[in-house]
Amino acid sequence: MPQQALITFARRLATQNDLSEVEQNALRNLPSYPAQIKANQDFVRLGDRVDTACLIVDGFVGRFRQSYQGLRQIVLIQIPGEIVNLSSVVLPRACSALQALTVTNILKIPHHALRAVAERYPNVAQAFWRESAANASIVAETAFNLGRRRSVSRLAHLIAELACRHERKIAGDGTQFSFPVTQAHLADALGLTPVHINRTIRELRERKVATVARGFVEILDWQALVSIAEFSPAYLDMPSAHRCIKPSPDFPPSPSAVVELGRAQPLCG
Amino acid sequence: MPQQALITFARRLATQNDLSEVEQNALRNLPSYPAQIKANQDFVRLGDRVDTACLIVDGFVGRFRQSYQGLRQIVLIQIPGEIVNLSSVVLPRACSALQALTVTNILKIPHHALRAVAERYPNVAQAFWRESAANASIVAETAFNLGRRRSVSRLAHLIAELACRHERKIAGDGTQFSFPVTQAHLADALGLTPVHINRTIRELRERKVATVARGFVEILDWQALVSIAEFSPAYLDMPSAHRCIKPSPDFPPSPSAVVELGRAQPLCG
DNA sequence: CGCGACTTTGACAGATGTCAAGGCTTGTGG
DNA sequence: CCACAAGCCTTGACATCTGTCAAAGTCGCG
Repeated sequence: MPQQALITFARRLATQNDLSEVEQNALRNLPSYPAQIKANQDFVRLGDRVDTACLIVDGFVGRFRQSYQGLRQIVLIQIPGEIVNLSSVVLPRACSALQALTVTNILKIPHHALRAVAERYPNVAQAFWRESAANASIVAETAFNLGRRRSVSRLAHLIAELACRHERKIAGDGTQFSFPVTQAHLADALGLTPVHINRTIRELRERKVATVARGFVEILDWQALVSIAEFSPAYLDMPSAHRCIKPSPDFPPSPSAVVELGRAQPLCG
Repeated sequence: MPQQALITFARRLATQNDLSEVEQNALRNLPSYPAQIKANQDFVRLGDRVDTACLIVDGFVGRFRQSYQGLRQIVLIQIPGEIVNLSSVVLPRACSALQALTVTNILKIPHHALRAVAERYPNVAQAFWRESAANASIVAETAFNLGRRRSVSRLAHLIAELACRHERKIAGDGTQFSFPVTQAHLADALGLTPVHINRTIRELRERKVATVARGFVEILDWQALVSIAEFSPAYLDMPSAHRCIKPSPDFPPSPSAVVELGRAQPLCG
């Protein structure tokens, strides 16, 4: 009998990609083996050769790279319902390491089974590719976040993104979700130090935008959050992602940026 | 008659993925339309619906995201021989914009043709997916670069990476390549300001590690460059990528980083 | 030759990192 | 129920890195 998590995963892929009942069934009947990972455990290391993909049942996983000194950068935080390393099917040598941020239950799905389904059903192959591409798009946004936003905006962006990915729809005032992760994890995700994460969380709290405490995130003022983060969900492969969110004007940009860095034709003419 | 660029592309995919002669031929015979893009022109904008993928014949393309104020972050620099937006086949709504950094000649390949080949030949579908995943891996490394390295290391890393991707093998002393891009472009790629890029280039020059000037990059001391960048090509999907490069000890880390941020099990035990 | 774009430099400002100390929470064992 | 310890959070003072602004220099091209 198929696992519940696989059923949910199959349904999501089916609606996003318009899969037939047969194709959906093939996904539901994928073989899988449950496993539990302790908090803070690295369960895939850079360069490891892996032969299973991991579907998160519950918990949070960080995909990261690490320097020789142990400095970490979490490149993507993955949440329940997502497959953590789907692209390892085509790139079995791990090019990112994986770390459980909390106690995490996963379902391991062998590559050979995924490959077999993909070979048999081109639509499924395309769905897998699309799922990988959607993750890559989030990583690209992370790069933007790290390269071009200040700490408060970075944190605000992460919160807004997680809120949307969680419910697979745009969030609002009062949205609240469990995110039992330490400030050091947030630091690794946002390219900051734990100390500065602390200051940043405080700023968001004092501005009554959002709170992050005791493993919970609560959004107090969604409009302000979006505005501070310059969040626009267009990069998320979600049905509601193209509902337009415009930043409100209470977070004025430094006008010099336009002159200094916006050499080419403006995008949002 | 197939275009030369397509032949080269087909050959690379074939050797990386062990494609048959028939499959390779299908790639070579993909329909394609040449186009030229002026320097600094944005030819795909965020959210555009695209129906062709672009193979770079010569020139450089930046895949980027941009804030409302025009602040740009180039997330991936693409070089001749690469397809710039292969994953648009499965995600036709552009989730990154594309900008020509120099005058660029491309070959446009219609999605329907790529999709047809992928549906007919599962190996080719897998090769496309793998090519996308390899690009995603580079973007992930960019995120690490932006989040966790200081300006000199960032620039050194970009130089080392481009040198390797250029020749598809590990570079060395004296490696030299054309890279006719402005310092403002480098700033967009490295999440810095043009002024600071200038200071950073100067530092690399004064330390006799590498020079960046008049559209050329020259590597004077590959070992030092690798050490400053903490460059390890494992994240590149290249045959030589697992030749081990260890950083030399002349760039000591702050030992506190290990204590402060390396909470979980070390990777390089 | 002269213009425009790009590069280079210096002085100063602001953001984030570093270090160190103390407070709070949570879970454990008596 | 209390005491304790370990890990995490919070705060302040100071250092360092990068951004900002402004001006001058250089290069390439018409």
